[in-house]
Amino acid sequence: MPHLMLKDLPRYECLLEAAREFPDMDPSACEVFLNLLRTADDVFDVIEANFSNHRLSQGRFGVLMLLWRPAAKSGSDGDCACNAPRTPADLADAAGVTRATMTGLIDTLERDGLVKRGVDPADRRMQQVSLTPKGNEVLRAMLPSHFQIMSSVMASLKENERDALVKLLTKISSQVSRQKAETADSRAGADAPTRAGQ
Amino acid sequence: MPHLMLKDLPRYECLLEAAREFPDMDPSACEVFLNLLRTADDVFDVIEANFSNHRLSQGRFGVLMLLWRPAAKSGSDGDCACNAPRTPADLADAAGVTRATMTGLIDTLERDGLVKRGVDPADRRMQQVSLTPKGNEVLRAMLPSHFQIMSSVMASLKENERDALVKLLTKISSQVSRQKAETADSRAGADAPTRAGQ
DNA sequence: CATTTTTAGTTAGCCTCCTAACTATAAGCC
DNA sequence: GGCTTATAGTTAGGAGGCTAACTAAAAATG
Repeated sequence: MPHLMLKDLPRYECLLEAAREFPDMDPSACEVFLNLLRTADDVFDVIEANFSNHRLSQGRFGVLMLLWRPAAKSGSDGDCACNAPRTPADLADAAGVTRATMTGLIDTLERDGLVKRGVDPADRRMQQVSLTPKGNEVLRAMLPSHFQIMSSVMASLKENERDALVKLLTKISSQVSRQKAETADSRAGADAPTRAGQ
Repeated sequence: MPHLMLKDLPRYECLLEAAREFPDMDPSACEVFLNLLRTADDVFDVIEANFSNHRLSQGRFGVLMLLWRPAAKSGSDGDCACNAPRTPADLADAAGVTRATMTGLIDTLERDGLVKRGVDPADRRMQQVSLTPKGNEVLRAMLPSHFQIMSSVMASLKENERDALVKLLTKISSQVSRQKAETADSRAGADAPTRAGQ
């Protein structure tokens, strides 16, 4: 499940050596890349250990969170994204997985009694998924430690360091989106390529 | 396979609202956490798309890289970590997966002709895994684009930004290790707890 | 109103990860 | 030398990803 299947990162000299053989390789880019995946894996492991203590997983937790509304709440949060999705299709979309995957997740969550499926009287193709009291309980039991772990993992960064980190990460993510868009464009235009290259 | 099962990150106001309900929650820590996993997932997706183009996956690529030695090489690299592991156990250890998982990976790589198993005459329990010429070819064919993608993803960061990012990421990883060590310690001492709490 | 298209969800089959139980070989120890 | 223990690898079974093919219901279209 980790992103980086490598226990120890290669030392920088090793990257430099590889760069001699592959002129395209940029050692410092590679270093950032490896460190990014390594740190994300490290953090994820800690979080997942906590999930596991509560018989949850990343996917199961995600579904519960999407279904969860913080306490009984009047309409005062029309602004917040807490308007829980209800149908499997909505959940799959919000979670960024396929519907087939969501079917499987809901199956096991329902089997474990954390979630239930209901029918939509207006459209019989649809289902209304909702948290059971037990699901709510599990979430309330694990969230404090979840938050506590996030805090303590980030405890060594001061406020300005956190801001800087988020900015740098955002830069990378934007670059990735830009790149994806370009690739999609160039593929769309593959049948009628530009003549710029000539 | 992503670490963050959430298409869109919650807005900061939403985190603040959650913080009102959970006093343990630190909104800025949570924000960093979410951005870290999101960016790692973004970058990973791009890399994996390239793997997939070459009929590889993260795990398969990892094994090939561990078996790979850059070109014919005399003994001049005793320093570099390129002294390839050879047995399935070594590979599993270096990759950070279980031996059972490595068995499966080698199975499919062998089936596809990228890798071969050989016997160790000295110890008949052991196997010597090695790259086939085809495996070598696949690697050489995909590495240039792999490096090119890493470069272009990181292209928007200047050298000093890369340094800063690596430093911040390293801080987080160190904090995670420290925390893990503490947890392990406290668990080891669970039968003889300190009386400090009294 | 009947046919076609779209949409919601499930199923089947594959991959990669895991743990736990197993087989075969080697090593240690009376 | 003959037990016990340790080590290398595999197997079996589970989980959660995916795609592609399917069923059922609703909507669109003529």
